[in-house]
Amino acid sequence: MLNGGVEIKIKYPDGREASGPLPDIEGKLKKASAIAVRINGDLRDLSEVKHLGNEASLEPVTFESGEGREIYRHSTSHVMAHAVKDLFPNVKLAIGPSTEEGFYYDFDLDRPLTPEDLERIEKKMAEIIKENRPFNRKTLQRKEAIELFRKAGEDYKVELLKEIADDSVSLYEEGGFVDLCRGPHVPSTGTIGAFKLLSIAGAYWRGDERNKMLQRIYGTAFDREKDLKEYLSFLEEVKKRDHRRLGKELDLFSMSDDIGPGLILWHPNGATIRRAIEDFWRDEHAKADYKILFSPHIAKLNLWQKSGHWDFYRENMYSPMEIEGLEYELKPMNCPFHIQIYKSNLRSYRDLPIRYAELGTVYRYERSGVLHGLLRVRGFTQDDAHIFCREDQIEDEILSVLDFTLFILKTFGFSEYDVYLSTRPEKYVGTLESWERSTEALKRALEVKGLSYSVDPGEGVFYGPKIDIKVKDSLKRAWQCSTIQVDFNNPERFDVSYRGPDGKEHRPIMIHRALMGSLERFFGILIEHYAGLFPVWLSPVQAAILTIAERHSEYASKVTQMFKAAGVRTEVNLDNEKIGHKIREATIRKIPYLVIIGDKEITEAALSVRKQNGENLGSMTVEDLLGLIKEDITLRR
RNA sequence: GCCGGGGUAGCUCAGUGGUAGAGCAGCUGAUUCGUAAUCAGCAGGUCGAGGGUUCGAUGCCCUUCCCCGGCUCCA
Repeated sequence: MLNGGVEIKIKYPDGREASGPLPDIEGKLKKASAIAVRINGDLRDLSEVKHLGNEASLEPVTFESGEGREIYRHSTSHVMAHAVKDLFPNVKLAIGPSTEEGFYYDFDLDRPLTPEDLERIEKKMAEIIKENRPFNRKTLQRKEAIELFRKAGEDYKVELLKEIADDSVSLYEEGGFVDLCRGPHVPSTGTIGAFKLLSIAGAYWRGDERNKMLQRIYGTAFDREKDLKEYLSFLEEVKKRDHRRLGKELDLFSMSDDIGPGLILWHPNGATIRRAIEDFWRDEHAKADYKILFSPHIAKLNLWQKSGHWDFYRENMYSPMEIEGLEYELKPMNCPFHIQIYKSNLRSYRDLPIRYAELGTVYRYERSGVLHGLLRVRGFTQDDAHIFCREDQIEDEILSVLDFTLFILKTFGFSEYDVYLSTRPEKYVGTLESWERSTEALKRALEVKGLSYSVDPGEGVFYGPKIDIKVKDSLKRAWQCSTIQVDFNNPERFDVSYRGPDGKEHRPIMIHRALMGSLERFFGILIEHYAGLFPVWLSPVQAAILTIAERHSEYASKVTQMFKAAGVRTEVNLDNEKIGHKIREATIRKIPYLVIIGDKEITEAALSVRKQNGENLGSMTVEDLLGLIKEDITLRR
């Protein structure tokens, strides 16, 4: 068939359209810097356009689009595998997909990779890219493919092929390197502009810990050097904000080998911030009609058997301890305690909803390899609450919890979220019907609030479905904090009831919720979110008073006392040091307000004020500055 | 838990089969100074812990604890 006569329509991402014969269209695709193309809606290699025999509509796919980036990076992972295969002929290839930020490829190698290997691989990749070999697609029978890879000793590919349902499969070849792949790919290796290999890590074949541990190389690729540089400096920024590093620098918290992994020591600075958060939390909960509780850290094993934790949550619980012949457990959750408090009295339908809240410290066993600073620990304090309500109150309660959550999060500068609805997991308690009902209740509430969400199938807790809210921090990274869980099961297990208007006993519903999640994790997130530069209301030290010379000490001490009396967390630096030194020190400690006192201030009965960021507020009175700081505190900024 | 890397002064890090060094911080003294580091001196380490090899180990080997990057799992 003569391609020249076929009319082809092209549609640009911005909505513009054009049409024409094939050669024209190929030119247009090139001009649009397409790396692949959608033909009648399907993602294809650019080279497929040549073979179009019929009318078709095309859409250029560029690096700018999500799928374009995926193709681009996936192709880069092929080039990396090619390079590794060249350098390590004995390598067995596993899989090499693109990820949100880049790509990886898993290899089975007979020796561990080193950072020097990464450099060699990068060099090799650069050569392959320079050669600009075309990516060629081949299809063949699955059986043939299995034979081909078997001969090549590519056991992992054979395993993958055996599980593919289709009879025919596609392979991609570039510069003699062949890989099983669905495609599409960029037209040729030379398309790849800027790439970088980032790290080496272990990864189980198919993510299953019973399988062999492979070596994974992570990398990323961009079509412009500038964007790669930008991404790398983003990684630098992430490193700078690392809460473990800032935690040490700002003396916020630590962990001790002598105490044990995953157990946090809150230093005075960290504890001050925590207290500010807790005070805020308590005040707001009181306003929102929550009753605040305290409960013990251990309880009889029996309780946990009754609650189902022992059956469904044991792998996260510590071994029981024996006390006078009875076994006790460190608590992994607070709910059974709150239930006991509810049950300590007869409840009427008029009492509901009853909202119990507790900053409850729980202990969960986490495998040693997963611990991570404050973000993953073994002992942590949840900002937990349990709402006991009638079934007809569920939706309203969930709605008000959602509002409350968003309000709390917003106070910390989180205003973007990803919302997930997690449904019934494999291990669960309760009836299918109650799962159905509670899932529906959560869904309805999300819809009423107009929050867009995605469903996380099977990710619910064993006793009920949940809504999880992930906040986006100032670097747009998503962190799991809030969780709202409906529970029809625990009230059943503990025979929780209330007296209805009919004089009979009814079963309330429980809603478990945590807004910040855990104080430890939330604190870790906040440190990174603020890059250690806490807003004034949270800052461990809100004002530093710095003197020019020793003769200013007396006045400075007096001012300090006034600040402290006004409730401002203040430190005074009377050291025999130059003012530049004191400013530098206070700035590094990220103290928001720096107050300078010298001869001039004393004669004028004033203060010179400088902010952490170097901004000079000039001269003002003690009252003026206290006013400013107190306004920051009240407005939580 | 698994794979890989690592643990040296309070912190950041250098170093070697012959029992350790820098910068910052600390202390002392001099200096009394105006918006991100004044100068000098001093002190500071069972080189993560235990065992082994060796005439001799911080270094080599084994075990163990902890940390880091991931996998898996999760607040």
